[in-house]
Amino acid sequence: MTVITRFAPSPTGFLHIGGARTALFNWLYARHNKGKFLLRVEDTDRKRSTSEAVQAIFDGLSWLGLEHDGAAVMQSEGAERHAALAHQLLDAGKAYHCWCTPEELSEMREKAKAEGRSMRYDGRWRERDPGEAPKGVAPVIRFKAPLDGETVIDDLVQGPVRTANEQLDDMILLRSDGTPTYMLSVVVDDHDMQVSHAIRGDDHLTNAARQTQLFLALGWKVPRYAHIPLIHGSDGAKLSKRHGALAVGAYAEMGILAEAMCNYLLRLGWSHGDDEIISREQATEWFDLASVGRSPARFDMDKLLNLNGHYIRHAEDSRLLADIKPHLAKFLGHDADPAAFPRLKSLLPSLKPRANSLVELAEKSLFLFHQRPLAMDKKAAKLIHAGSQAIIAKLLIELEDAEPWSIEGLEALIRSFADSQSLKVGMVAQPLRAILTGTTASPGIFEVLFSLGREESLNRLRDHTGEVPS
RNA sequence: GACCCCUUCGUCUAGAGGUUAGGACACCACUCUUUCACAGUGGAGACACGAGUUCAAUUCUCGUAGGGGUCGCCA
Repeated sequence: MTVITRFAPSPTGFLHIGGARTALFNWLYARHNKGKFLLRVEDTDRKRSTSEAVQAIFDGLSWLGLEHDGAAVMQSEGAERHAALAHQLLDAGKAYHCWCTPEELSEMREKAKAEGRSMRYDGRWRERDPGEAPKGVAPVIRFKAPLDGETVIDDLVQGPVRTANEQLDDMILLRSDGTPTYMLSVVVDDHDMQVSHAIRGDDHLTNAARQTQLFLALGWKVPRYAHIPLIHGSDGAKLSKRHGALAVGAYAEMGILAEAMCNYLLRLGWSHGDDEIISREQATEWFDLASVGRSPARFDMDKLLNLNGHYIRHAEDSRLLADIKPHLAKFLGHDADPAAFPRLKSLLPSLKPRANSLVELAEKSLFLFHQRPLAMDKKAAKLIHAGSQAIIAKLLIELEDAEPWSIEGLEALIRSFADSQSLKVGMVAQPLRAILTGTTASPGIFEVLFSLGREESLNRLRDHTGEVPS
């Protein structure tokens, strides 16, 4: 049997990390089993679905690198078939009309709640004569669910989950306007798309029982279910905008690399011994549902950032150079000067271990792009005084004829200069750093000098020794 | 409220009927060092509680507590 999984988001919002992880798991499971990963947009609720959200889902998936097989299915396009099946069930006596108004139903729920009973539909039209139907009320079609016995789902993550059928009420299949509900549509589409494994959030666990009943009533094979625990916020509560229920695009804006995001999401709920850094290839080879945990996990930005730092350190320079541009522009307020890019290119190896995100990488690269004279932050300014000015002035003269202008050459020159002045290297390097970068923290000073180049370095130094640049 | 699911360091997790309960992030210290990082070494830090089964339970069973989910003409 070929494995067919699907990711079935509803386009009523953006693709957040919970959905992203669900998509990842489905993708991985399909790829691991050399099966297919399908995408279905559950836009049954036309009122709340937006094309922007559909686009955001596509964009999010493509950023994560989770390409689906075949064309994406828009669930609303199957509405006619879904409705036809509802009528088929009606004809077969497995469904019935219900003339309850929304008001009547909410009254029913209120009453049940007040009396401490469960708030299910009480099946009042199940056996009632349609002749008693009120005039002017369009009926819905409800599923005639079994009244006794139990429905068992052998969940691939949760294990066997038994639900007494009396806990499940007669769900609506077709709305009064004749459109199918989600409950009907998923079942029909999962069947039509030959989905073999439905991997989705825990919040669908109770739905699985109802859907199983529907599959059975239709005489179809029930797919295997795998309900993965939800991701919670850092405070243990449901994910909110405050801590992670952001569109995956927001993470891209925060300078998170897609592979770091995937690695992080993968380890949230799934494990392979003590492995932490797991490549896409490795994940595809190792992924299984048996190793998916059953308890909800909290979202931890620190760990994501740490992982991101690892991927940045190991990323190709050329790729980083391209990815960093928008972030640089954001800081600068305009596009970064292309003429200064060679500086960034040469300093990148030293910058990489110092950043956990592209934003941080851009921020730490900023001094390479700043126009002279550079502004200094407070700590840096403190390093500049008469004593250090004198040291820099002397060093400046040596730097003018430094040969070669290479990292090694500069290191040798500065070390012997410090030696000749009976100074510790730090006494020279720190003021130098303050002047060259405007800050007290930067990559090694020899690298900085080298990347800036002789001319720019000397000019920045002259800005501080009072000498007019030539 | 009813039903369902969950519970190992602060967080993500490994683990097995007998282990010094392992790793990662975060935290602290040290090493490296021109600053900041990276890297390395070390440290502190957990089996929710109560019964039961067993020679032995953190691991199996049942309760309790806590957390989460579902109960829409939403998906």
